[in-house]
Amino acid sequence: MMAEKEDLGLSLSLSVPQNQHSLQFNRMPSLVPSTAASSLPGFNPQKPSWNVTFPPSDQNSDSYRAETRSFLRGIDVNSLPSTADCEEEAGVSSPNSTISSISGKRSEREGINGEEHEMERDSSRGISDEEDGDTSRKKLRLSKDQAAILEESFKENNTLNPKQKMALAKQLGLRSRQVEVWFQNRRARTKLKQTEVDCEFLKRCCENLTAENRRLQKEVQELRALKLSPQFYMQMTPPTTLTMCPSCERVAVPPSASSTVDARSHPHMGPTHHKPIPVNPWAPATPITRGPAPFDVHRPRS
DNA sequence: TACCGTGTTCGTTTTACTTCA
DNA sequence: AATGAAGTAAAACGAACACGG
Repeated sequence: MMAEKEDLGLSLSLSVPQNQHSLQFNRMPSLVPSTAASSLPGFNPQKPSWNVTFPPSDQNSDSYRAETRSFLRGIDVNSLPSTADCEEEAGVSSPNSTISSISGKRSEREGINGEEHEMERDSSRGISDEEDGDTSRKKLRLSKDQAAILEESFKENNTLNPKQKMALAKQLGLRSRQVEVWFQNRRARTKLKQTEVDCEFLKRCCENLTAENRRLQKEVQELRALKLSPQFYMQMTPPTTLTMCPSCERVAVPPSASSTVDARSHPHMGPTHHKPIPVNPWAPATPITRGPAPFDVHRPRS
C-alpha cells in the first residue's frame, strides 16, 4: 500500500523530529484531519507547510513526458511567444489559448469591465466551434517553464493580490484569469493532498491506539489475575498519577509502590532535576513519523 | 464587487491490454 | 513462441467553469 502511494510520488510518510515522537495528543478533542496535522510540530495553519511541491522538472513526470512527446512531434502547443508578442497576444489570444478551450459559458464576470476583461473575452471566445469548423475543443496545457514559475510563485505566496497576478500573467504570457484559476486549482490540490496525508496520519494513530488498547486490556486481565493473590493485594497502593522521567523514560510512582521507580530516589527526579512529565496515553506505541509530503500527485497506478 | 473554496466538466495524456504481422 | 507496432478503452490529470459564501 505504501509502495503504491510512493509510486504516486506522493509520500505519505509521517515523520516528526526524533525528539518529538511523543505526539501532543492532549489536544485531541478537535480530532479532525487538518486539525490533527495542525497539532503537529512545525505545522502552521496560517502559513501551511506547503512543502508539498509539484516537481515541475521531474523528468519522470507526466507533464515532462507529454512535453517531450509534444516536442518530438515538433509541435509544442504551449511554447511561449516572444516577449514582443506576449503583450498583444495576451489580450487577443494567449499563446495557449490560441488552441485553448472555448467554453461558450465563460464567465460573465470577465466581460464586466476593463480593457483586460474585454480582451480576455475575445480570447476566450476565440474561434468558436462553428467558426473554425473544428468540433473538438482544445485545452491548453501550461508549459514546463510556465508551471515552474507558477510553482515558484506559489511557494512564496499561495494567494496573489491583483498586482502580483497581473505581473505574473504578463511574465508568463497568460491571462490573469488563467493565473487566478491556476492558483485556485493549486490550492485545491494542496488541500486534497494534505487531507490524504492527514487521513493516513490519523489511520496510523488509530492503529497505534488500538494496539495500545489491546495491550492495556491484556494488562488489566493480568492484574486482575494477580489480584487474587492476597500478598499482592496487601501491597497495593491506591491509584495515583503516574509520571515519567523525560530522560530515562521510566515511570516513577510515589514511594509506597515498590515495583517501579521511586520518584524521590530517582536520580533524575530530585529537586535539582527537571520536572517529570505526565505519561501521555495518546502517545503511539511506535513513533509516528510525519515527513515532508513531496507533492507529485500523479500516477496512482503501480 | 472581488475573491476564494468546492464541485464539476471535459480535452488531453498515460497506461494497460489486445490484436496482428 | 517471441517481439514490436498499432489500435483502443479506461483511468488520470489538469485547465476552466459554475456557484455559493
